[in-house]
Amino acid sequence: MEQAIQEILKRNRLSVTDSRVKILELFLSQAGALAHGDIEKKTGEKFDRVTVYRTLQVFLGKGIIHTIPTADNSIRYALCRENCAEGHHHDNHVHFVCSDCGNTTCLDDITIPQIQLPTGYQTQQVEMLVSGICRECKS
Amino acid sequence: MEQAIQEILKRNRLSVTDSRVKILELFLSQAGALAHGDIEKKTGEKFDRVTVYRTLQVFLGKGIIHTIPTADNSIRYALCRENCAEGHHHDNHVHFVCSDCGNTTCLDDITIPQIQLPTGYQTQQVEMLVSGICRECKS
DNA sequence: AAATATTTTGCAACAAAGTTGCATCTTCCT
DNA sequence: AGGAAGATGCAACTTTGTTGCAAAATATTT
Ligand SMILES: [Mn+2]
Ligand SMILES: [Mn+2]
Ligand SMILES: [Zn+2]
Ligand SMILES: [Zn+2]
Repeated sequence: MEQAIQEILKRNRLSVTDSRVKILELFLSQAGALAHGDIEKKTGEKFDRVTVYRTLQVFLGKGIIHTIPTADNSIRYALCRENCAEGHHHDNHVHFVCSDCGNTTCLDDITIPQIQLPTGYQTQQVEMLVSGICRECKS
Repeated sequence: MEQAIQEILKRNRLSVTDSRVKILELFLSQAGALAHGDIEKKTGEKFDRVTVYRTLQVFLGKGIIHTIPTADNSIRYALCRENCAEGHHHDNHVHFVCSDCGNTTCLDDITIPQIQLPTGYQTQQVEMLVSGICRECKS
């Protein structure tokens, strides 16, 4: 993993710092999306809150992570797949929020269906957000 | 309009107060969705911030308004159509956010298409959020 | 129409979330 | 190793959201 992390940072011409490595580690070591708060908790007292904010901003800008809209005022972030870059995202997949465990996951294989908007509207991006019970919680 | 407002409040067994009337007025007098902040601005210094929060909570609970998820940490609210009630929402329409004027609109006529989730996932609700250029801004 | 019961409001105090400037420390390059 | 560029932590601040409680407004009863 250390390997992969270095690669991501290098590819994006970002210097390799403790916080960046640690935060990427978090994203890589689990499937789901993370909110700012999650990261703060999981890194313990290791980094300043401000550093986490700035790190996420940088990752966002570089297209290393993408945001997931929510209805509870808490943006979540998830890793982009290989082929996302600075301005060009390719994250047109569905996002799932489990109302039991609270986890948010990228359903990378489920493509968002095309829709027909009223005339005059020009589409830039489409997000699809499904809430329900995830596989793990469905006992 | 005053008429309609009274009707909405009565139907939901809510007492008719200045703030509720004023906030409903805001929603009824324009098409788009409103964030908490918008309402605070548009009502001027008329009501306490806390009252706006509580009013929105009450309207949400009664099914008078619904939330629209966003990727910028600012929930937006829009009026439900006639047939929404306390527990039963029927707001399965697409939401559009204009990246020029910033307005968010309910595309009431565009129904969210069905999708096939991986096995084990159980769907409760689906949201679809389109960003782009709205009719008015498309010069 | 008053009196009373019920709700709603505003205030104050607080907690949580996010932003900015700047000095110091790290990383990277030569 | 030395120096430039960049990242971090701290402090101070703003903005956003929450809670308890007394006062005010609304609804209900007499
Ligand atoms: Mn995703
Ligand atoms: Mn809507
Ligand atoms: Zn779950
Ligand atoms: Zn527009």
